[in-house]
Amino acid sequence: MSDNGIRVRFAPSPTGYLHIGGARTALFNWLFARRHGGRLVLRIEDTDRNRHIGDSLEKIFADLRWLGLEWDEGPEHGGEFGPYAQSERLKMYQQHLDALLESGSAYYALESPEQLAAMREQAKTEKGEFKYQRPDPLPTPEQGRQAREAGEHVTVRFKMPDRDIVVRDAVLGEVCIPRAELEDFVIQKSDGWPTYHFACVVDDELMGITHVLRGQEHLMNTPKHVAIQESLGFRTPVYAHLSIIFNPDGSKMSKRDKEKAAKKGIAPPEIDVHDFRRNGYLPEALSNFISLLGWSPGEDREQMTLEETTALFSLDRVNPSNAKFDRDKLVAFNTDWAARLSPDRLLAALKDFATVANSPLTADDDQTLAYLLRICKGFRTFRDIETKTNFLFIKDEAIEFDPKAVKKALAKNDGAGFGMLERVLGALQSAEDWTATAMEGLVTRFCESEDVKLGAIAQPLRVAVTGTMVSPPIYDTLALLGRDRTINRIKRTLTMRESLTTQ
RNA sequence: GGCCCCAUCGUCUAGAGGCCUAGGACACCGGCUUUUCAUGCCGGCAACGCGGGUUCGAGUCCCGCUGGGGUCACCA
Repeated sequence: MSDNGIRVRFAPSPTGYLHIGGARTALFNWLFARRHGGRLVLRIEDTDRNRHIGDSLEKIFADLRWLGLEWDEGPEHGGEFGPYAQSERLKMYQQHLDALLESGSAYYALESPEQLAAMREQAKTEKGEFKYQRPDPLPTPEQGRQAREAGEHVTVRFKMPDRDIVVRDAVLGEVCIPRAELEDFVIQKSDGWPTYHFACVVDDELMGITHVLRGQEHLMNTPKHVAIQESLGFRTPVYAHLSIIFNPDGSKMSKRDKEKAAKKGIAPPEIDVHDFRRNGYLPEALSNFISLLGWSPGEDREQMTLEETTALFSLDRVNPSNAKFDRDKLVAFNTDWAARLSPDRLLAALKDFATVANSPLTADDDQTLAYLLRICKGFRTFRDIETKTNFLFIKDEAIEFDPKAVKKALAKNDGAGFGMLERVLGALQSAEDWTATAMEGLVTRFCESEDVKLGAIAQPLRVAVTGTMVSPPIYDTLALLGRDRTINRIKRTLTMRESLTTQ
């Protein structure tokens, strides 16, 4: 794989965490670059200072890396096409803007935001559609500069050529946008900063970007970009507009869903990559899953490492229709990955989870974590492990009993379960060893002497020490808890028999 | 609403005119395994939106309709 001149970019705005849709775009760019021996540039689109959120960049970088998507050029990597934040490239934009102004391809526009809003409002009440009409005569450059000096709202608009624009797209084919739909748009805001359209086009050219893979929501921006490229004499990169990812109900996966859920007091849906990370998903599973949204290698292949995906990736297998994000399927992927990954890799991932999720699981206790991983085999996400082993991290007195569990395992049949506990207590107190193996021996012997099945004692024990019917295998559960806490909890359960039975 | 994009099981998709009585995966349903939960294993249900063409032959090509989506900012 040699450098063949292919250059792609991922260009996030520092407005918060990395959105799952953005991650898919980043992934496709990364895959494309890797597949063809090209380079992935990370560029920061920060031309809107109002929307800038403090530590977004650190978060975005971290989550990209968590997914395994390292970039070749950009922040923290450097490169010969920098700087890689648009806020540091103002001079370059100005230079090209001047060229446009000079050649007459752009002009100063004097309408204030209020005036424009009023015009739109009026258009709405009348015919409907508002299209910016090029002033005639055009304000002269001199007028523009003077008005700007006087502190008025002055923008620079690009003169849209008087013809239809054809966009050639690698996944959509040729898309023709009629002239009537196009208008002279702002390329420089009144604060002197470039708009997205202008900065993006200048940067793509200056950074040698050959292929632009981005969301389909950008499709209607593309004629603008193509027009600027033509009038500046830039090459037009190959565009590939990716389909959009929705919630299963067809709504957008927006950060607002999280706020809404929070208000309702229900679990917030995962929207940002960080949400998935914090909820115990593996990056291997997430990247695998989103790679299959809008792309497929064919031949019924699904479970793939990033390396395997890279080898198979191609733009002509990218599929133009929108996709819905099915969390159930993601969970299934995660389950499979969890079962396949090496213990070492799993341990590292679990530690990341423990840290990021603020979990009771102690991120620095490798030995315990590795043990938990072993006894929780079959888990779907790390959250499952957390839930299942939560009994370990709370005080004996804090154990809360699930009424259903109590009824089923303890109270049923005149408190048969309580009886079991009373009888097994002595054996436990006098146990010589307190390992899982020892527990197994002890419980097996107890079953034989009582002539009961394992479940008859395992379930009461489980409920007594965890309060629930869900825990790791009972021997490991007891071993992990230790003698004192186990006995303590059984005694406490026995003491509470009355209140538990009547509740 | 104008313009643009899209259209195979509930969902993600395979299918590039005959290999399709449409395949896989998830979900769902049923069964088995199991000390709980989960995992695992086996089986089942389930789709070419509609109407016209083209063709000996259409899920595959064309047109229309319908439906879904995107976009119409001094946001990106």
